[in-house]
Amino acid sequence: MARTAHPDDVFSAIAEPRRREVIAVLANGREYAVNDIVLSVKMAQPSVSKHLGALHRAGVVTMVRRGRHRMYRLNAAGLKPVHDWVKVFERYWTHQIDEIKQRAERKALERMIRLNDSSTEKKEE
Amino acid sequence: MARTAHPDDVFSAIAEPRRREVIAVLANGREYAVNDIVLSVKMAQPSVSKHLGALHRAGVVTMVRRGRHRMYRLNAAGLKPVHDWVKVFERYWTHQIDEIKQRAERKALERMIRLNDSSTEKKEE
DNA sequence: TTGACATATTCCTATATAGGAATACATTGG
DNA sequence: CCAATGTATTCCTATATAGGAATATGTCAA
Repeated sequence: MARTAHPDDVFSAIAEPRRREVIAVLANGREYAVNDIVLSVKMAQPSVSKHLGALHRAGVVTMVRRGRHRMYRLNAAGLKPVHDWVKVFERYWTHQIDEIKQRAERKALERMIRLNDSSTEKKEE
Repeated sequence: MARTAHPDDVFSAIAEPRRREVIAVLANGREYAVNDIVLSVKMAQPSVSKHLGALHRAGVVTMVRRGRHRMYRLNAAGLKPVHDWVKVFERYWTHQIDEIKQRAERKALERMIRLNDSSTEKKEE
């Protein structure tokens, strides 16, 4: 029973490769009617509409009706949570600190922590 | 029929909030036995094992058997594709360029493009 | 109005997967 | 070998959702 209940979450929204394709079309920041997008990606119109709907619920795109068209535009700010989250790990590949050295440091730290931490206190319970 | 078939994709892997919790525990780069993680997050052991399995298949963690333990460690490089993908949109919120101005520029460009592009050629078909 | 066009929605079927419970498997100490 | 410990796997049920097809809805033009 997937109680996960994370629809409308931006992380879930971008998990779909098709959805990222749609986002790629919108990436230049301009607005597009649904059919414009349909022509750019290899998907049926209902699929595109559904994906746009999901992206909209996740706050990744904005929509405005214009005549018989619905113009969609990327709302990049909706992707910021993802950026903020993943940015934390950036240092692991940007500093090209010697991996061996890094690991040695971590192990030393680990050992210290185990001295205070092992079996006597088991986290907070 | 969700032919999506994107299991083992890092974007899908991190879509699960629980999985991000597990990653948060590993975020310091140190290695952890499964039970260490179980104690840190509020989840049953089988769930943690399953999530670790998914993260492992997605290349987000590495695992090494040590005695009867399995030590898991974050493989931050596995998250790089996400970082690279989302980084493209960074400029939309970092430059605090006047939104109105930005939009005007885009519209002008849009208009120009429509002159060459509308109805005459319909993308590549 | 009516018809053409643009887009959304609904119905269907199939897949993926979360979590709980029970259990299997693996490793080590004795 | 055996018991204990650490972890993975399997079975189950329920949810979320993708895509296709058909259709509904909305909006403009004449």
